Amino acid sequence: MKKVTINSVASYAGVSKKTVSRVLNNEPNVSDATREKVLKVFKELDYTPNPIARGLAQNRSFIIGCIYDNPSKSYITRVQTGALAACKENNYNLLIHPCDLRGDALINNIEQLLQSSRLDGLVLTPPFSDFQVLVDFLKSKNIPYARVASAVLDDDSISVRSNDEQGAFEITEHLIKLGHKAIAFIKGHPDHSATEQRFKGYLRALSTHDITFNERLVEEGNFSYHSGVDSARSILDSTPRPTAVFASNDYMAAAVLKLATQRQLKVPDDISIAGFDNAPIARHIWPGLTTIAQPVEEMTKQAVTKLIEHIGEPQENAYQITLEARLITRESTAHVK
Amino acid sequence: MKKVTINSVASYAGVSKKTVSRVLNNEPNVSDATREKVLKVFKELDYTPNPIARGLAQNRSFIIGCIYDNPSKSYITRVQTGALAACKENNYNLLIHPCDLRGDALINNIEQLLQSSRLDGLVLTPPFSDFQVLVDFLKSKNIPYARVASAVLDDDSISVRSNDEQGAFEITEHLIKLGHKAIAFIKGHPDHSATEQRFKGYLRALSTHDITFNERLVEEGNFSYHSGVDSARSILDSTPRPTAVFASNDYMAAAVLKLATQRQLKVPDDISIAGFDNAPIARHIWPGLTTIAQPVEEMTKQAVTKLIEHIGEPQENAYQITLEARLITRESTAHVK
DNA sequence: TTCAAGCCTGACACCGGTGTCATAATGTTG
DNA sequence: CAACATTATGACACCGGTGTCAGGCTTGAA
Repeated sequence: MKKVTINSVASYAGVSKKTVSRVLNNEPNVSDATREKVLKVFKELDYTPNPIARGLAQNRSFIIGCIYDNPSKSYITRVQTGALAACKENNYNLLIHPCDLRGDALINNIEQLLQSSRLDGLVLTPPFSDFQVLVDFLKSKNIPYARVASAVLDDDSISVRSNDEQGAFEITEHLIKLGHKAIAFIKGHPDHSATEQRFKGYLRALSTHDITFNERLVEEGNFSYHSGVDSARSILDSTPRPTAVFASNDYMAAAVLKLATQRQLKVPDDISIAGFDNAPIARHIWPGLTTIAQPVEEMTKQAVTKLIEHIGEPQENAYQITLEARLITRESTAHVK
Repeated sequence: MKKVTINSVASYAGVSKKTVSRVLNNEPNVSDATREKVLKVFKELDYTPNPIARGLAQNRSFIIGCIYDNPSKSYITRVQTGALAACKENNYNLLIHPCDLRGDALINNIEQLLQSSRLDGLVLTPPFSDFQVLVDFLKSKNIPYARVASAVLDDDSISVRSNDEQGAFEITEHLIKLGHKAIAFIKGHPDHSATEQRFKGYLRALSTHDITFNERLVEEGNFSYHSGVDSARSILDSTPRPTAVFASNDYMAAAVLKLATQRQLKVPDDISIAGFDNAPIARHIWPGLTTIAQPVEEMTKQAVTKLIEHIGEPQENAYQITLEARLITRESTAHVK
């Protein structure tokens, strides 16, 4: 079977390859008759344009890169799902590139990536979404990018987020309304902007309900399950023991739950536990975790869609949007005894 | 800053672009002096070849596609990690392409993917690894591919697996040695070859230890957490209740654990539970799951490495290898009371 | 000294598309 | 109907590399 190129189509249809190219790209200035004719030949010869050749001519690759450095595998999976959906709709492909936020090599690494693959754009996921050094680098190189779940919105780029602060406020308020006053808090990874946002929401809920903030109830975590274990130990050992724990993500909350159960504590009777993210684990364990569901897939999908749009024809205007997070109550939280 | 192309290098070094190309590809028949000179200019000008142009000339994309249709996100993540490692070492990129095993559109979908991206090769992960229709299609199209965790080895292609049958045998034997005789088994997804392999290992362990196989102890699952819940219900409801459950993967095992805990059963005192895969959840829950650890990353890495090697210079010989799986005992299994 | 064989090297076409520009055909206006 | 604007089309260079092949320059053996 002979390869079908634009040349075969052109000669078969009796037009020039440029005209074929015009039809291919829906350019104006092609007569209806010609267009029809060429389209028919497309079908007959079962022609598909070669994206590599196209890429060479236009200096584009039709590939979006997704870079991440995230301890949460399930978060990454959700990000990928959303990005893939957007790519699929636009005939783009997704290249995944995990890398290390720390280390001087980062910028070199990214530069290398860009050169070796000629990516058309980059999706930045946490913690890169708010990593200014990288953002500045991309700006200077004029590489289109979009940010997912970034904290700041005062920027001239594409950014889709959900309201972490508000979510944290709501879940803390939920605990307060159940009568809890001593609510421990486990922070996330300091490099992630969500960490601060969620903490802010926690603080706002406390102050809204006139509960004095107690610094000793706050633990430093880093979003990993492992860090949750350490924080949990410290919380469960303290006296008086808090009646509730709000961990900045579900993995750390799961760690608290595991340790509590190990110590024969009844959840939620002896202690209420709340998480954040609605990761799969939140419903895979018993009791299920009360948590905040974020539309991660949707955020990423919108970000990538806008990014591709922007690559096609650069927009002047920024696109900044915040999606809703929502409280999901499960069995891990109950009225204080 | 001007773009550095092969032409700039050539004129700067005072040689033809073909010679530059020779140096680039480590071709013979370049004098040492010339080679040195060109290499020096590479550094000076900070030149990196354009993979798209290269791809066009050689009809290659330097991209490997990874296709999957797998309910287990963590499995996919591990596959990706392994594939990425191999790609990185060989300056390839990884394109991820989830798709639906069922549905007539599959072959079309893959064909579309191949045409639209000119992938150099495909990694098939379960359940595609043993999906003969697809394999035949790739063969007929002469697309290089490698299979991960395929059950069959009597093939002339690249295939890296671990021994599911043996792993299942070992974990079942572990339960038997703890005194269990009534060991329920939850099967995986019928499309996955691992499902049959694990079942076989279970059967072999029973017969090795002279335990009569009881069909009523076998439940049909599909590797998803949800299916595990259904199977768990049926197992926990049966009388006499089995003293142990071996689920074909950790998600289903976690479901059994959740349901058992919900029903006030003590694990492992009242019932032992074993899983398979050593997914993160196995150590995130309490009690931790006894399970079989498979070197998923390593399998995929080897498969992709061989695949890329094969793309570079097609090998006559097949590459078929089986890696070791290993038993990990945690708290979810104990001696029968 | 002569000639064949082997090593370097570059000219040039080519991969399969797109951009630019010239030109022919058609339409519009006064 | 002349003069001009607009639409439709193709010739050709170009994107940045690689493959083919011919020719110059060394070697070494006859």
